[in-house]
Amino acid sequence: MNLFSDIRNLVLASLEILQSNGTLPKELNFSNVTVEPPRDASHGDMSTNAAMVLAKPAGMNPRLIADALSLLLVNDERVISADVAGPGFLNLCLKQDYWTSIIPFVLNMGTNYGRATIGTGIKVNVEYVSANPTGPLHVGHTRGAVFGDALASLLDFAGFDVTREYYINDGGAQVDVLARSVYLRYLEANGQAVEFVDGTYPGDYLVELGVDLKNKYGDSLVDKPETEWIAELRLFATEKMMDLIRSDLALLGIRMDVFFSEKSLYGTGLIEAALADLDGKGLVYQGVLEPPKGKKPDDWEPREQTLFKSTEHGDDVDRPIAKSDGSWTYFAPDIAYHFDKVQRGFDQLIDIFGADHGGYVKRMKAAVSALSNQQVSLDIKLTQLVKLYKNGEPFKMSKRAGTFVTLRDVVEQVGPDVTRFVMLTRKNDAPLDFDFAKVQEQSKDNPVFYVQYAHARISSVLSKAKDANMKIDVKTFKSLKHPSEITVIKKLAEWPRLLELAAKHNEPHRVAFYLYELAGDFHALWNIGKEAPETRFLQEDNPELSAEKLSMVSAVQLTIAAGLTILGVAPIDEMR
RNA sequence: GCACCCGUAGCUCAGCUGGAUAGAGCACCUGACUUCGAAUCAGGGGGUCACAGGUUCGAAUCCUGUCGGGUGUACCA
Repeated sequence: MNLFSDIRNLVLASLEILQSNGTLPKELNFSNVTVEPPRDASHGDMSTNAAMVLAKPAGMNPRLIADALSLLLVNDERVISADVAGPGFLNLCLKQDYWTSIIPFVLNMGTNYGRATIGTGIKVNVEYVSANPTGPLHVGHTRGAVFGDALASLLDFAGFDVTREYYINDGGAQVDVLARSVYLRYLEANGQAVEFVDGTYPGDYLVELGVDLKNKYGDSLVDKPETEWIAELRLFATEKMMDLIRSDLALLGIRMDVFFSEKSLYGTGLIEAALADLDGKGLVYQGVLEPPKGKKPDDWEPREQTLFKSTEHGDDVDRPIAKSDGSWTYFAPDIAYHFDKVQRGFDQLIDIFGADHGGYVKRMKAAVSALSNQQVSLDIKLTQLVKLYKNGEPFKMSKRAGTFVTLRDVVEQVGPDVTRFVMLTRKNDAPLDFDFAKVQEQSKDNPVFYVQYAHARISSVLSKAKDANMKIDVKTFKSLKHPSEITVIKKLAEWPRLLELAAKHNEPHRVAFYLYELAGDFHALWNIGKEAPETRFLQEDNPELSAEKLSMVSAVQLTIAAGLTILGVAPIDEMR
């Protein structure tokens, strides 16, 4: 139940009547007609731009259209008035009963209030994290993980058929480096002194892998050449690292549906098949790229290689898919991977990248566009950097200084709920400040707390009501008239509309901001009770009145819970 | 050089497929607890939406250019 789309339907039906009686011409596109909450409450309950967007195509004065529309709308039982304002806005005033009808609906739907159908029948794949399997997740991955997961939940709530997916980069040179690093730890476990050179990973997290290997092989691998152990250690180490990453993700409550291995694309013909598809479309050729303008790399030299004509699908330059020695670039398996997603029948693909990978957006979009004959859309969301602060001081991360902050560090310090909510209080493409002190503060500066507190306060009221044997489930409302009550109810009614917009734009942060606003409206209403005792939720000598108010706050609580669940944050009943 | 992201109040940021007088929090000032949790609320001051053009009934929002900041820039993943 979406009050705004209901009224929009009423507007559209009225417009059709105006067409059939000749007031408006037959051929009109109504898709731009909106019904939205007005910025200023004094403008009424809802406003529509119908007259203005139709004025030009209909060749009519917007006020004439608005007047005619107004006459029809006021006939509807939900509408009190429809006044033309400004350049042609139609401001609607709606009956009190209509607004309050949302309350029993919410109580009936519970935390499913707001579920939408805009995604029904649409298969969407959300790929996120996809960190190299060479170590634990760090704080940078955390934002992508939280964002991707919340987006997936948001789309699920909007009715999409969602698959959460992680692409394991286990096919490249960095996995060899990992294997060598583990070998060094193995030597160490056998009592040798080792040095981490050539970019090998010195992190402690590999120590136990070295011990495991010693337990398994004793010292039998110590003097063996690399060729004898590298393949096995690669496999062993990446599996261990993926276990580590899975457990890191679990700390945030994240579970992937699919882990897709890059390695599985090699030697199986999948890369060749994807490239054959592009080749069949005339998009693969042998060529030499121009040197980049501006500062030229010192070692630049013209090389002939296999190129993908990505410029035909919106890229700036064509991109290499094979190196000059004939081996694949990283881009080739990426193409194959996305080809696989297309073949699995997804209608929409979404990739979450760190902002430092922004340079790959166009080529990936070009590849998907080409591979799917422009049938499958690829939206790439970039998550910006997280700047860490401790007590207001910027906190510099350094692997060498040992001040490298992992996902586990963050979650163990502040908890999964705080981590998730804070990461979602910014648009994904805006940098985020994360202050360890501030995010744990219990005040309204901290949106996590503020929203949780509203939920907890309602739990407190409801348990008091239960002690007093108050009923909370009613269908009709007579007492909810105070402006602060109306504000809360209207905010509740906006939830389904907001959810659809957030899903349409792939922007889960809108849910976080909405919850903050809803919590704020609720806190305001709570405090009004001091000046206006008739708005207090528990009216001890008036059970009927109490039931109406308790129904309202219960609906608020359910809506907050629904929103928090999408964000992956647990609603709590008591602050500690 | 080129591409992408960003530029909104002193600070941190929202701003709906283009809508009416641009919002919130922090900070600053003034008020509200014999209470269903004051961990909260009410009120006040504070903005040339970086700048200049354009599109139109209407632009913070779309287009072009300029300035400023971030990121990425050939066979690395």
